[in-house]
Amino acid sequence: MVARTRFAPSPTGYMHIGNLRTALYEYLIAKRDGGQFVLRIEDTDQKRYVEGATEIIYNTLKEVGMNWDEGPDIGGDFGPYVQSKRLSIYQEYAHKLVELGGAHYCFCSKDDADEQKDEGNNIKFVDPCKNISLDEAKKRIEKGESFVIRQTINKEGKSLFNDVVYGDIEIDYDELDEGVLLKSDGFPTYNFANVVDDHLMKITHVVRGNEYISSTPKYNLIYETFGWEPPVYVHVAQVMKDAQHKLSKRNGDASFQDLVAKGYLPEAVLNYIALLGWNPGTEQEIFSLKELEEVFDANRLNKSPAIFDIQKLKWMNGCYIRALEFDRFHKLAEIQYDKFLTRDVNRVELSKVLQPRVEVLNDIVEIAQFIEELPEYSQELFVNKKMKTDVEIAKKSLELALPELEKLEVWSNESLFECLKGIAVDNGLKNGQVLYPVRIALTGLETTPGGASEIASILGKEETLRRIRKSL
RNA sequence: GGUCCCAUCGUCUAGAGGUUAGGACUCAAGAUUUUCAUUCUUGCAACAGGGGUUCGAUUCCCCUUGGGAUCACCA
Repeated sequence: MVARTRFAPSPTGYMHIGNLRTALYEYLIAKRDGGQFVLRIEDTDQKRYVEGATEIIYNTLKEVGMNWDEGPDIGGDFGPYVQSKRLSIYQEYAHKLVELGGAHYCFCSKDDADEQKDEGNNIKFVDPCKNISLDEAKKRIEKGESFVIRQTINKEGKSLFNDVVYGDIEIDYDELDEGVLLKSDGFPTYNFANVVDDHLMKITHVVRGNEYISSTPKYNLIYETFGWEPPVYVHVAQVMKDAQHKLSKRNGDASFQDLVAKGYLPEAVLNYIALLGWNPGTEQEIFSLKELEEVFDANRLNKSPAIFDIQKLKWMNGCYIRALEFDRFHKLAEIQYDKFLTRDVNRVELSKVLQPRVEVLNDIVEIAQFIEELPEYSQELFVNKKMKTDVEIAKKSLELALPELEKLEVWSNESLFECLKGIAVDNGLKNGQVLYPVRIALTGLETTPGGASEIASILGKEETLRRIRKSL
């Protein structure tokens, strides 16, 4: 049987890094096996629904190239793929489960349950409705009484199941609580919808956060009662912000779209998160999605939580930026230029200089700010021991350079470099004694992306001469 | 609190009884470079603690400690 996996997010507004990683692993398990990757929207909690959230999910998956084979927008043989459109299915199965003895009708209100809990302090909810006979329950329902369908757990002993990453897990049935499967509003809870859908959609591998480990036996019980085959479970460890805290939007942590907005490349983010809790067993770290499809192995998934290290993502993003085709980088850089650059400069030259130096695209604004506006700087900047320059030498070099540059016809990095070097040679100066002062005059900064000739070529002749005159 | 899970450099990790405990990020030093960055070289840095098992434990078992998860008409 070919693997079928599903990514089943709730449309609550944004794409979590952890969610995206789960989706990635699901996608890889399916693709590695030549199977299908299904997208299903879990919108059974109408209170949490956020307008436009589904689009974010679509866009994110598309942006990273994880195309789904079946889903709400493209359909498939097992639709609909939005849970709110499957209500009658859940209801049918829920009642069936009651008939099979796997669940029962419950007439307690939410308050009843809460009250009992408050009194008993951490003690499991004991449902008085369990004792109501099926006939009587049906009568009460017919009379229009509000009800929920609650899972019935009468088993004793331990539940045992296998997980691809955690191995065999044993949980006492006594620990399981009889949760609501079908809410009073007729919507199913995750605990039920998830099982029914995974079965009906022929999902073979369920990948989800390890917070679901403890409720997995409840789902297995439902599978068992229906006589269905449970899926292969792959519970993955959390992605953490630090040792104590999960990465979450609530703590103000970056979501996928936040990272992209900050200038991280989608493919770099995807590559990075693939390696959070997983490794190929080789020393390769840079992977395209295609490459991951070939080497991914869920058995190599790590059990312990992984802390999201923005530092390493930065480095990896830098690798991706450097590897970009120049044209693509230039296009991305242009977006940044438009944020702050009004001056007419040689943007292509600027991009050439920037590409090997930028780790995150948004840094461009800061790194290249001096192009737009020459910052205030002190004379002291012209003094540099290593370059063997001081204010006197700088002044002399700039005075020598000015007329030569005024005469220069071809304004390119190469011609400028030759010209400035020529000045040094002709006047018995070291290269740095000319180049360094020119660079300072042009930028007002101690460190800059690119040297004097490169910056001059970016600024253009007029602005270059203006800045040199100004410094003199 | 009950239950379940986890534990190698600061971080991501390799390791599956015998290794100088390897790699990557970060940091530091050096080389190259018209500053910076890139690139290259080198360095700093880890098996949480205690018991077993074994000729031998980072590796297997137990305990302790630390951390996480779960106990919703949320997913």
